Parts: sequence; C-alpha cells; structure tokens
Amino acid sequence: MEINLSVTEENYIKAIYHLQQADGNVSTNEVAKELATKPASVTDMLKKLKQKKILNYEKYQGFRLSNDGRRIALGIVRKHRLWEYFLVEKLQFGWDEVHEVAEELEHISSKKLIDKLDAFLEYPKFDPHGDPIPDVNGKMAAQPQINLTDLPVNQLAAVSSVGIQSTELLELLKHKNIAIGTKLEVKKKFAFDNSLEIKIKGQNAFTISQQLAQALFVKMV
Amino acid sequence: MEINLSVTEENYIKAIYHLQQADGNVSTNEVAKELATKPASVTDMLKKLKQKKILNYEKYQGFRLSNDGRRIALGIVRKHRLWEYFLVEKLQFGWDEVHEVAEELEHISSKKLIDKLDAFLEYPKFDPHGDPIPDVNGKMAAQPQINLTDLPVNQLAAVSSVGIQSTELLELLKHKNIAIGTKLEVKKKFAFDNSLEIKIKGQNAFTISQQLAQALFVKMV
DNA sequence: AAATAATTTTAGACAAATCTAAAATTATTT
DNA sequence: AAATAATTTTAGATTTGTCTAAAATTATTT
Ligand SMILES: [Mn+2]
Ligand SMILES: [Mn+2]
Ligand SMILES: [Mn+2]
Ligand SMILES: [Mn+2]
Repeated sequence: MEINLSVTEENYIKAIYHLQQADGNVSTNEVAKELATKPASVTDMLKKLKQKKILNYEKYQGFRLSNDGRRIALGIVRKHRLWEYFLVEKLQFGWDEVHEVAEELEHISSKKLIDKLDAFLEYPKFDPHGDPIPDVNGKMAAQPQINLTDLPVNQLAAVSSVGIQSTELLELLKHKNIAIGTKLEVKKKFAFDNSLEIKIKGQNAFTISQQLAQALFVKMV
Repeated sequence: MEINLSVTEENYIKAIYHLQQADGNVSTNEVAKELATKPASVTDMLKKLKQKKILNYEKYQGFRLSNDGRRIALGIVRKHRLWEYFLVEKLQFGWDEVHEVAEELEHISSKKLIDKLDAFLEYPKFDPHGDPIPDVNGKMAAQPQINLTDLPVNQLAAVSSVGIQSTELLELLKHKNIAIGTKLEVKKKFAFDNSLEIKIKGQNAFTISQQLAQALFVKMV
C-alpha cells in the first residue's frame, strides 16, 4: 500500500497530472520541457512508473496516470498548495515568492504533518494564486472560472486566480490595484491589440493588455 | 559562497557536529553507527567533505569540522529545532513525534523561510526537548545544565532537557508528572541501584530509576 | 617486540537518475 | 507511397551514494 516515492518520481507524477489536466493527453516532449530535462530521461522514468503501476504506458502509444497515480498526484498538489497558503498567510511571504519553496515542502512525507497543518490553517479551500486545495480525500472545490478575455462585456466578475505566478505580474497587478477577489467589469474590447477596458467600482476605467488579461481568471458574480 | 549540499551530505555534517560536541573527537565507526550505514561509506563521504573544505581530514588521523563545516551544521540544527518547536507549539504534535519529521524539514533550503518561521514563532530559545535553538548568527543560549544523577541532594533544580526523545520516556514522565520546567529536589540517593528519591513541591516524594535519572538534565535554581 | 584485535581505507560492484548520440517509430509533406 | 520531419526510445556513459570483501593501518595484549 505505502509505496515509497523519490522526490524525482513525485515531481514527474505531479507534472504529468498537471499536463493531462490541461491537455487531455501528454507527450514525452512536454514532460521533458516541463521538468527541464531530456526526453530520454523521461522515457526512463515512464518505464519505472509503469512498473510501479502509477502510469498506464505502452511505448510509442502515449501514457496517462492510473487511478493510483492520480491519487498520489492529488496528495502532492494538496501539500504544495497548503504550504503555499501557510507561507503567505502565516509567514507573510509574497504571493510570488512561495512556489519554489513549496516545490520542496511538497515532498515532506508525513501524512500527519499535512493533516495537522490543514487543521491549523482552518481548512483553506484555495491557495494564494486562487487554485483549489484538495481535501484529505483528494476532493477540491470546483472552479467555474473563465479567462478574463472570455468574460462578456458589462458582466461583473471577481478575479479568482492567476495563470502565471511571476514577480513581474504581481508588480503590474499591484500597480493596477488588482488582487485576487477584486471585482471588475470589462467595458470594451479592442480588436486591434485585444486590449480590454476594465472598470473597478469607485475607480476610473483603465486599459489592460492582452497579455495581462490572459493571465487573469475570474468568476462571474 | 553558496555551496549546494545534498540531504545526505547535510545529515553527515550534522551527525559529525553532534558527535564531536559530545566527544571532542569522532571516529569513522561512530559516524557509521549514528547514520546506520557502513564505515566504508563514511570514508567515501569524508573524502568528499574534505574536498569541499567542510572537514579537516587526513586518513587514519581522524577528522573535525572546519569553521565552514560548523557554520553549516549550526544552520541545520537551527532548522531542525525551529521546526520541532513549530510542530509542538503550533500543530499540537507530541514531544515524542516531532524528531523524524524535523529530520526531513531541516533540509528545506530556503534561508528566508527559516528566518520568517523564526519570527512567526517569536524567536524561541529552546526546542521542545529543552535543547537550545541557534539564532540567525549561529549563537545559542548556554546551557549550564547537569545530569540529574549529578545534582546534589536538597538542591532545587528545574528540569531543562531530556537526553532521549522516545515515546516510552514521555509516557513515564507523564505518569510521574514531570515535564520540562518542573522544579524538583533529590532527597536521597540509593547506592544499591542508583535510584533517586525525588520531591516536587506539593507532592509526595517518590522514587525514580537510574535509567530515568540519566535521561533527565536540570538547571539549578 | 610479536601477535592479535580493532579500526579504517581501498577495490570493485550496484542502483538511481541523469546525459548524449544514434536508432526506431510515427506523423506530415510532397 | 516516398521522402522528410518530428517524436520517442535505446545504448552506453557519468555521478552520487551505497554495499561487501579484502587490505592497510593503528591499538592493545601477551
Ligand atoms: Mn505553486
Ligand atoms: Mn517538487
Ligand atoms: Mn530532534
Ligand atoms: Mn535529516
């Protein structure tokens, strides 16, 4: 039951999970790119994870996580996001500084630790980037969120998450006075450069670039 | 400046630090025993740490940590003990459950993380076992503590730390109503079995075994 | 001072995770 | 349907950390 996984194996499992969530199917090359390694190394690991029944894999035929694999991946995601929440809410880290540290903390193996941390944090539902945190059973809040570029004009919505976690994005968001939870409407869409005119209650309307809009996800309210 | 150390290297450095603190000098065999590995593996690592200037080592002539080595060791001890404090004080772990988890957490590399954790915990001076926590500069509170077996009769003292961190010891201490901070006196020493008669204020005197007394350290008050 | 014992080191092997270069397979063009 | 391109896999090497067995050194007895 209790399989022991190396940090490397866990990183592969999580990367495959995220890629197949986004894409449906995953390729050797994509995994290599995501983990900054070589396709040959990925193939080696695919064989190993198949061996451990974490992956359904037939060579040249593609691969997907097994049920066990998905369960393991959700456990790692849970740890990653709970630690990020802890770092921001309790240790006063910035939003943009937590990912790398969480990348290490997610591999601490104690189940008891993570469940006690969850309780200490009072069972948060979303991490600081707006991504849902799986609970102890791997269930997480559905996120009926859409990209800001797809929000209909004059539809009030709240910023729910960001697609990128860079310091540069955070800097821009601070300057524009946008944070997770900020309520806004799109007033106009400009076809020339796909920029958007945005209105936040009590402020003057202003324009944001296509790049920025694509990095923001919102929930309609 | 920023040397990258593997978890394995860090565990060796910390083990050597503790052994040379206790003993003055350390042997290959002792390190092997401490880390549950073989002397041949230790020799391999000694060469590697000498290479990295963490260790002063000449074959067959023994070894000691260099200044750099001691600085690194203190950093690891700092992380270990701060995490133990966090686990007990914030996450409600028991005293006897934290060591293994801290053994993993001590290898999380972020300096910022540990300094922010220190601040969050309000700069604790001692870990849950009574061991001093090095500050950001590696300085820690002196511990003028002695073993309970060496405490003079009728000398009031406070329990300051334990030499062993087992669940079994904790169970016995709970039953005897002794915790870190408990004030007590030795009333009698029995030569036959080296048991001690102990008095805690407001309680009847009782006897503790040599084994228990050896596991307890006290500060005179 | 020899002999014996204990400790420490070397030699050689192995597993995990990685890489480069080449081969095999699948996909896309022409 | 060939040719070409892209992807994926294999073959063989390398690094890290480990091991066992044997050799070298140091310590202790006799
Ligand atoms: Mn993250
Ligand atoms: Mn990671
Ligand atoms: Mn400990
Ligand atoms: Mn450790």
